[in-house]
Amino acid sequence: MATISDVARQAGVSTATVSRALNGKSTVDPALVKRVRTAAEELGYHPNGPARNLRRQETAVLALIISDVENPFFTAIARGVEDTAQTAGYSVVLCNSDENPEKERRYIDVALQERVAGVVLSPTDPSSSVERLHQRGTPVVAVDRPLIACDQVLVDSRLAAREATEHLIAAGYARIGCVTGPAGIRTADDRLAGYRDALDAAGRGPRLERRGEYRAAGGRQATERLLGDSPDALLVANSAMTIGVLEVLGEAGLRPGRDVGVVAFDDVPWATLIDPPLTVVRQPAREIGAEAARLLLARIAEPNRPPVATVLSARLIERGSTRRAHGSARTC
Amino acid sequence: MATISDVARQAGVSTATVSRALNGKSTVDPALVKRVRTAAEELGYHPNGPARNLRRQETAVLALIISDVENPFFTAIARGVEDTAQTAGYSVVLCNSDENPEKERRYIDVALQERVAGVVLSPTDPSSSVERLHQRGTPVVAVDRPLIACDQVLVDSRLAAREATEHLIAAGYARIGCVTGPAGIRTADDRLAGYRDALDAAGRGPRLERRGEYRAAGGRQATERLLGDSPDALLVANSAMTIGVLEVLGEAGLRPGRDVGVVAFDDVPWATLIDPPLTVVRQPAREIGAEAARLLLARIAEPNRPPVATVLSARLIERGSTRRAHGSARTC
DNA sequence: TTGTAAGCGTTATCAC
DNA sequence: GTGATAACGCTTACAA
Repeated sequence: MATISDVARQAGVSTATVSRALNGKSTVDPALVKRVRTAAEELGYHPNGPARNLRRQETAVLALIISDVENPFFTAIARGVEDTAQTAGYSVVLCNSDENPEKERRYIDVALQERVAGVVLSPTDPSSSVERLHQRGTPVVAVDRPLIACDQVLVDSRLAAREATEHLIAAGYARIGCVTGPAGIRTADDRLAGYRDALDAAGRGPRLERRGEYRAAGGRQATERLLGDSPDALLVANSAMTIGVLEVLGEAGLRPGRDVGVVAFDDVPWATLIDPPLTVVRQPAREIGAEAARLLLARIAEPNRPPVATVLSARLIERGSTRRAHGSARTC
Repeated sequence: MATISDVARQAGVSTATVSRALNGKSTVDPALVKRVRTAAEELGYHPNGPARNLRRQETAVLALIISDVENPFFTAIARGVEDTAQTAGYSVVLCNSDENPEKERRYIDVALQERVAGVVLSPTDPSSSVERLHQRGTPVVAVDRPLIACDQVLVDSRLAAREATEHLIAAGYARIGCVTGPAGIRTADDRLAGYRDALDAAGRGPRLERRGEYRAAGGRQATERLLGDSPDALLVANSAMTIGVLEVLGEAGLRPGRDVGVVAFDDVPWATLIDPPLTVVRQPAREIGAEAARLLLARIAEPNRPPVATVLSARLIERGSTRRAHGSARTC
């Protein structure tokens, strides 16, 4: 594989000139630049990244460590990060921590070893393995969940959950349940808190709460256990869980909207395909990613700026699954 | 940031010994190993990846370049690749080419520059930018779509499409349409070919075919144009398209299964949530990824083995959307 | 078993 | 404006 010296020889110049020419440095004779360019082309020269990174002590690579690649919310964040990073000349590599602190740690170590320029992270827990990143001075920004002493991009989940619950109350539901994620995952706790906020503010009860994993199976189990309390509406904190929730409801012969109101976090593409269409809380996922990338690039440029926390807001999208009276138009 | 020399000094040994100790090399005095370990610990030492890679002329990183991170089929492949790579001590970084040859090229260049150990790729076109990888001798395996002179893991899409179409014929549908992806994307062409195979074998017609992008919008447009031909069943080649297809059907007051039979590629999590549940062709996505990783690791170990093509098969899962007579039980 | 030193391919500093 | 040359931090012959 061709090295810079091969190119230099072929072009009849020194390696220093090749380097300068290829990196568009200030002052190189245009004629030489051309010669170097064609030589590089002919030899199929690709600069050796590790060597360059070693010398420069920096990389144009960002790491994005997310907790679930199979969750559309996180892949949308990925798109946002990527688009913004791309235009600034950075590549982004995606790592899947799978909601597993051990895997998260592994990937943080990889990021550390490879000396990436920065890390975007959706931390599995708030005191996650980031100290190692801090210690080394690698810029980090947290998304979706808070992280001590970091730039962060969050969504006001608690408020959104409160509004969603208030919407259910206003729609006339009386026994509203909440299906949320594991204790300790901040979004799960916040959404539960928002649910309680709404109930308390309205002087309503009872509190019907169940937790489960942020997966379809978690939603299933939580709902099965919740059904004994005969809820007439459900707030579901995560779209993967929603799948399990709707399955259980269907199996029990309960129809969303008619028998049980349902509002779920995250606006999945299939929300309008089910009957009745699903009322959801839409989070600006792509924008979260874009903002995280912006913050990260800003911190790379200026490592000592004070940490900033951006809080975006979610929006309730009302559809048929929370219209109590009528159910679907298509039903007879 | 601590270097190997810092650790050496702290432990009172040479850098060579540190290197050997930390890499678990054959013969180092256990006492020294311990001293080195604690020294490294105290200093928060992380070996410098670029330096190591430069010296070793290799990396324990695999690149996975997929055409759409937001497509569950590809993220499932990613999981498969990751799981297998992980256990072999490799990290995998995910890159999103977004079905865009230009982005694909960029990421291949990044992979080349960073000297990754190997690449798993779902190529946007069969003569994609892989020559550069071949030229440099970087192992590549193609997934989902063929690539000249490479290891590959494919699914017999054509056969699967044929079987799906035969299923529609057997169910009594007479005007079967096919909604597929852009010409040139192999899976799109294969699935269309399989559809034709079935029609021809049964001496049936007419051929009702429309292409669109592998996205919801592509499915929408194709279906809108197809509706003029009054199909009574549809084979849809991609799950993202399926969303658009079902939306259009719904807007036109046509109900899957009752008015129009629908069978779609890829078993999405929400397939059983719609009414009636969606008949699908399930591809073994995770297994595709796992096999691709195995092939890649094998080739890294033995660069000159002859290329192998693994062809996995897909499975038709019959659900309500292709039961002509009754439609959904829940409908009156 | 351990240390010394060369070299991986770049880029940056310094002369020219 | 261009060319030597010294790092960057690590691994690995080769010596001891």
